[in-house]
Order: sequence, then C-alpha cells, then structure tokens
Amino acid sequence: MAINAEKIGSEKYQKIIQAATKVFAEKGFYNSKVSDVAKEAQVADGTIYLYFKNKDDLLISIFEDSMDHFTASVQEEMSEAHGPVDRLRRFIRLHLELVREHPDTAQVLQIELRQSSKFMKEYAATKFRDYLDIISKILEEGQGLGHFKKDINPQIVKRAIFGAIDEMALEWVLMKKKKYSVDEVAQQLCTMFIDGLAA
Amino acid sequence: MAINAEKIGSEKYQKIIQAATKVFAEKGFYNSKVSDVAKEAQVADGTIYLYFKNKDDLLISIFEDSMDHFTASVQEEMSEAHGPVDRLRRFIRLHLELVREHPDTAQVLQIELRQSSKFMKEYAATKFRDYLDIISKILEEGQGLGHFKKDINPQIVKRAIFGAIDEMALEWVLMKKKKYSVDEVAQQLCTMFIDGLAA
Amino acid sequence: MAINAEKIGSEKYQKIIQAATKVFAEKGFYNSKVSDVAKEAQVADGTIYLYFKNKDDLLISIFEDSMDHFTASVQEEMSEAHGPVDRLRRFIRLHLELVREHPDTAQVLQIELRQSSKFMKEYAATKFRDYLDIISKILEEGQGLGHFKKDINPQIVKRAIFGAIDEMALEWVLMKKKKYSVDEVAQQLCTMFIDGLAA
Amino acid sequence: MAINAEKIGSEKYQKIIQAATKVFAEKGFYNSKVSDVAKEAQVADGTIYLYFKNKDDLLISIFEDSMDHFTASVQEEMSEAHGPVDRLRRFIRLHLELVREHPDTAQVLQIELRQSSKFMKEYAATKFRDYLDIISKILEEGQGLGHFKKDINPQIVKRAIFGAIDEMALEWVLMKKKKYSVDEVAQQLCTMFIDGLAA
DNA sequence: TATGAATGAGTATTCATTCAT
DNA sequence: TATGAATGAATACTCATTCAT
Repeated sequence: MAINAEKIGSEKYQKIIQAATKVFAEKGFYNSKVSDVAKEAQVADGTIYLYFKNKDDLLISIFEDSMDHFTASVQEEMSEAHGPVDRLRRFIRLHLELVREHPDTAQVLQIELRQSSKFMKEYAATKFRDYLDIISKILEEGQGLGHFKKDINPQIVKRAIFGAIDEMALEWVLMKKKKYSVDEVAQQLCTMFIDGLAA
Repeated sequence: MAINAEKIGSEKYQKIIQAATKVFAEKGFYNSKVSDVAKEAQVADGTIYLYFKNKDDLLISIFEDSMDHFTASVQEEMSEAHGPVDRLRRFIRLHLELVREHPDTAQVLQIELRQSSKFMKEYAATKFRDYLDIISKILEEGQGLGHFKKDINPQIVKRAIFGAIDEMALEWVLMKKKKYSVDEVAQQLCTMFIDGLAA
Repeated sequence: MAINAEKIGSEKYQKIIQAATKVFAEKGFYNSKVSDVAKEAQVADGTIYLYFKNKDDLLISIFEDSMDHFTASVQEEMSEAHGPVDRLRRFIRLHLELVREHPDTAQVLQIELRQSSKFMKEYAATKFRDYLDIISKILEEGQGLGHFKKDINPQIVKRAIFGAIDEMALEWVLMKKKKYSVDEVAQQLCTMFIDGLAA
Repeated sequence: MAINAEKIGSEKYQKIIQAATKVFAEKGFYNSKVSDVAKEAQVADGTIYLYFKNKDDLLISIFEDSMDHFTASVQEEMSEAHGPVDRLRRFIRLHLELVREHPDTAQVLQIELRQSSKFMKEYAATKFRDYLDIISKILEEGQGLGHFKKDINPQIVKRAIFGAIDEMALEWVLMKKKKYSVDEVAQQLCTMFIDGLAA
C-alpha cells in the first residue's frame, strides 16, 4: 500500500520521525540502524516500513517536516516585523533560537543531509531555496527603500548571511557547548550585517 | 608494519589520497567502496592498507593533508598582505579560489567530514581552529589599529565570516555550477564585511 | 537481541548445531565457511547470527551441547552400575559407544576444539574436568573398597584411562574404518585396566 | 626451483622450522601468519618460500622433522633396553621426557596437526604408525616370551598405551603447569600397564 | 495495522603468495 | 639467495527490507 498524506498526521508517524531525528543526530545517518529508530520509537522494525518507503525516505521526511515548521515559524515572525532592518534582525535571532530549541533537528539538517549531495541537488534544493529567498526578499525590500546598498547582489548575499548564521549554529550543534548566548551572537551578527549592508 | 611519516611522501600514498578524494567527492564517503578507491588509484585493494589503517583513516588523512596545504597557502598570502583590511580581503578571495581549484577536496572537507561529529569534535577541531584563528587575528589586529569596531567579538565574528565564505563555496561544490565568479563573490563579501566591521 | 537460553531449545538452533557439527567434522573448523553451515542447515547466512554470536560461538555451543548430553548419558549409566569395577567397565563401553553413534560430534570435540588452547584452558577445561572426575571417583571408590591398588594416583590415572579410550575413538573418527568392534575394544581395555588397577 | 633435500640441512631451514614450531605452538596454526614465522626466524616473508612450498608445507615439515627425531631417540633407547618390560618402561618414560623437553614441538604434533584430518589420514598416518608399531612390537615380544597375556590384541593395546601417555603429555602442553613430575607419571603408568598386561 | 524472525546482498579487511629488484 | 612491496582472492558479519502470522 502506498504511503499517503493521511498517515503523516498520525501519532505513530510523528513518533517515528522524532525517534529518527534523535537517533540520526546522535549517531549519524549511516551509523544508525533502522532497528535503532524502531527501538527509540517503541515500534517493531517492520512498522517503520508502513509509514516510510525506506531508510532514505526517513531522512527526507525529517527534512520536509522540519523545513515546513522552520519556514512557517519564520514566515509568521516576518509578518510581525516592521521594515527590512527589523525583519533581518528578527530573522537572525529566530534562526538561532530555533536551532537552540531543536538541536537534533538542526544537526540532521546541517550535517546528515549534506551527505547525499545528489539528494541535496535534486530534492532539498527547492525547499532550501524558499528559505533562502526569505533573506533575499528582505534584502531587495531594503534596497528598494534605500536602506541597503544598491550594489550588493541579494542572490549572493543571502547565502553569505545564511552561512554566517548557520556556522554559528553549527558550533552549538557540534560542540554541545554554549559559550555564547543567542542574544550575544544575534547582536554581533546584526551589528555586522546591518552596518555592512547599510546604504 | 606501522604506517609512518616516511610513507606520506611516497608516490603511492599521494596517488591513493587523490583517488580517495575524487571518489569520496563523487559518491560520498559511505557510498564509496575501498575497491572504488583502489581502482581509481590503479592499485590493488590490499595496497591501500599498506598506507592507511582503514577506510576512516583515508578520510582523516585527506583532511590532514589538505588542511596543511590550505593553511600554508593562506599563511603565505597573509604574509604578503599589508594591513588587516587587505589581509581580510585576500583571505576571502584566496579561500574562494582554493575551493574553485580543488573542488573535490573542498567537498570532502565540507560535507563528508561533518558526518562524523565525534571525529569533528575530537580531532579535526584543532586544525580547523587554527584556520579560524587566522581570521580572528586579522580582526584583533584591525581592532588594535582602530580600523574595526571595538564591540565586535572576534571569536564570534571569525565563525560568521568563515560561514559566509564557506556557504558560497558550498553552492559551487554542490551545484557544480558557477553562476557567479570568484571575483564577483569576493567583491560582494568584502564590501559587506569590511563596511560591517568598520569602526 | 541477546541470544538467550530460550533459543537453545528452538528447532532452528538445533538444526544449525547439527549442521555445524557435520560441516566442521567434514572440513575442519577453519576450513568451513559460515555459509557452508547455513547451506547445510537450510537457513540464510544471517539466520545463524540470530542464534550464535559468531563462528567461534558455534564451536563453543557444540561443545557445551554435546558435553551436556555426554555427561548426562554417562551419569545415568553410572547410576545403574554396581560397584567400581562394573562402573569402570560400563564407562569404557559407553564412551566408545557414544563416539560410534556420534562420530561427527566426537570429531569436533576431539580435534577441532583443541585448536584453541586458550579456549581449552579457560573454558572447556571445567566441563572436561567434570567428565574426567567421573573416572577418578570410580577409582577412589575402588580404592576405598580395597578393589584397586592404593598406590595409584586417581588424578593421574583418570587421564591415562581417558586418553586410552579417546585414542581408540580417535582412530575410528579419523580413519573412518571400523577394524575393531566396540565389543572387542571395550573388552581389551577392560581387561588391561582392571587387571592393572587390581589390588 | 624445487625445494630439495640439500636445503634441509641448511642453517636457514632449521631456523625457520624452529621459528614456525614456536609460533604455531603459541598461536595455533590457523592463527599464525607466515609473516609471524618470518619475523621470529628473522628472515623476510619471501625467504620462507625459498625453503617451503607453502604454509601447509611448513607444518608437514615440522611433523617429518620431529617424528624423525622422536623415532630415532626412541629406537636408540630401545636398543639399550633388556626385555619387553624394560623396553615398555623406557618407552613410556622417554616419550614423557621428550614432551617435557620439546613442549612446542609436542604441542604442534598433538594439537595443530589434528586439524587437518585429511592430512592426518593421507600423510601423517604412515610415520605415526611406525611410531605406534614400536609399542606393538614390544607387546608381541612380551607375548612371545610369555610375559604378557596372550589374549590382548597388540594392534588395539598399542593405541591404548599411546593414548594414555599422550593424554598425560597433553595436560602438560595445554595447562602449562607441571603438577606431576615425569618420574611420578611414568611410575604410575608403568605400574598400571605392566600389571595390566602381565600374563 | 503491527510484528519480528528470516533473508541474503553487500564490503571492509586480511594474509598467503609472488616477483621485480 | 634474499627481500618486502604489491597483489587480489576469500569470507565473516551486518542490516535494510520482507512477509507470514
């Protein structure tokens, strides 16, 4: 039987997704066994295959699931912001907060997903681009309002900004230490980027 | 026989390292077979084990080898630069150039190595920190000379700058397309960071 | 999943033990492939690992299994015997009969198990000593009743008697020929030992 | 080039035989690497193949070499003995002494050689039979002189006697402990066998 | 739906043997 | 003769996936 949308909402589906996220974050995708995920989710190995096509599908589903949550959270925050500078500031802070709150998910997205460049290229790229475009829209809006330099290329700078935020997040994820607070890091990044972009 | 420093310089060692870099970049570490590397290097499977302890050691050796080259290149460039702003500008450009010139190595470092967070934490962290410290030294020098804001934290910002450069590089690596040139990307990053850091 | 006592009784466990005994006896432990055992047992290779930790565990399990059966058979026979001389006579005959009836098992115990002297020393020694002690108890009983010489050392002679019986058995196992019958061999050994021990 | 008799006397040949005996005794034939033997003999791996056809040939050569020594020692001792009873007594004692003096060789002969039943059957059997026949000749001589029972079968009892001696020896080899002295063990065995055989 | 025993394809690694020097 | 770097065949073990219950 095909695995349909109907299942996505089910309790077991979510239980498995969460278990997989935890297990993949802890041991890495390739070092995790499907049976590890099953044990963590307290279901039988075979049950996983009622909800997911295969092990790869589990990873892809984590990606889809979390990118949806991520993007939705950011969109909501953006709608409450006033002006591009405020929007950028909020974006930076929210991304950092989300990573702090969901470190397992962040780790899977940042580390495990990169392994499959084919996957990244062919599949994740689209949803990831949507996320990056939130930044480029802020930049374009800022340029339009004369707040940001006209000579920066939003398509390039969106990646630079994302990379900067993401690298900070990566340190948290990998090092498991929190030398600097969200506040402090957000403050530093905002200062640098907003001045750097200012017209 | 122990695998010693003597072997590192040998022709076969380098041949295998290069083959492994190419194969891992193409198919990913976990999807590459040792025999794929052997075939690419035109040696027998067993020969690999005369030079490397195991498959993991191959990955670690690629890391060590390339980080040494990378760091040396950057150190040399830094010594030719005049002042922190010039240094930062050159650093950004050189990193981008190196990625462009050695895309397979860059891909292995950026993607495959991250898989093993344990490895990252325990081993690679040190050499990687050395690399990041090149940036923080530039920042501190700039602060000392009054060129850069006193209120930025070099330990935080060094990561932000690295992340921004690295994300740009990642796009090249993953997408295999070169929508923007090294010149253009370097120019954009320099503009943003130098203005963003300016006192 | 741990390999527990529950599995030992299962049909598959016994099927695999029997297949392994046959294969090891035919080709020797080191020249047998796990897949040979699997084929003989008509299960998949992987199934073996559901019941045994590894190839060595297969050998150890054969040992445990058969020593238990062997010792139980002998104990039962002993309980039916009257007096030390009858007991010794029955012991000799039963051991020879058991080897005749289970030549594959005998061969694995006699030949394959000796390969791992570490194993023999550390593990098998205990169960083997239990078996030998059946003989020494007969000897001591005989000495107590004045039937056997007082100046023989049961701890030494128990091994001599076992060695003599075992060597006869070995010929059957290795040569696959049965030049002499159980009756004849038993008769010869009994004559010699009983007269040799007689007070 | 064929490996000829000429080599057998050479210094290196003996060095390798001794090294192999030691290594095989310590780690077992199948767990010993040819390179272990080479290292112990202080020659290059390839050198071994100038003197021996392959790893199996090394084992066979140890067997031939030591059986020759063993048989020669025993024959010499036999020629000095007077009468079958003295001969049997000396045989038992000498075998035990030889095992005590050459424990590595004894272990290889007793344990490692048995692994290859095919080898035992097809090859070693002949030389081994020569050794056993020393015992049966003593027995027949004793029967002829009326010292030994007429109704014992020398072909059966020779094995029983050998087995008894060998099992005692095995304990020394495997247990590496010497709870009982050669004197004591020899005394016990002689008492039992000579009385057991006495007409 | 859910289970988990069974499957068997897939692969890192070892090591006896060779051969160019 | 002697070397030891190179070879590549051989195999124990894992684990994603299936399917009878």
